[in-house]
Amino acid sequence: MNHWLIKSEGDCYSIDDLKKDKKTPWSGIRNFQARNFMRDSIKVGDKVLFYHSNGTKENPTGVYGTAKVSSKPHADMTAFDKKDDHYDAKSKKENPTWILVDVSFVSKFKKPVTLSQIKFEPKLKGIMVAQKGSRLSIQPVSKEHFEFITNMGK
DNA sequence: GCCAACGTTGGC
DNA sequence: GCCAACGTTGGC
Repeated sequence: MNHWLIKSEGDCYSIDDLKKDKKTPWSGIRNFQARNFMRDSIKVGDKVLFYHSNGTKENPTGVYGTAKVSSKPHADMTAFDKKDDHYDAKSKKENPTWILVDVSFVSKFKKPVTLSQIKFEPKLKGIMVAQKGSRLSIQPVSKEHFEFITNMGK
């Protein structure tokens, strides 16, 4: 069992959207490192922190809830759709470039655990998301960090 | 809106 | 295979 942090722009696809949908394919990832995590490392049942990037004063950047992985890797269909923002002519249906997993809603935090809290907390020292220039949209998180953040959000 | 950090592309 | 140019991410 592994733990992960996945980023979404809060005004693009939020934890509330996931709560409403219950389950969603984590589409639109166009970064090879993140793709490789979904293809090779992420397993059904893995736990995920749901992070909102590009926050505002009202909805600050941070972790807003948790989710779990609910499918094996499969093709990202948005790459085949010419009208989609994430269309990629190089990705073929018989050999898709872009692979994703489905994630299911688990919980929404009472209060978000903001990035500034995460940076301030000594127990979370070294967590990838708090490091400068950490743009990776899917990141591994240690079990300890996952549980600590989950407890902060209760 | 700015800008630093990073990933990708393409010329050589 | 190097590296400059460009595009994107994301915190502030």
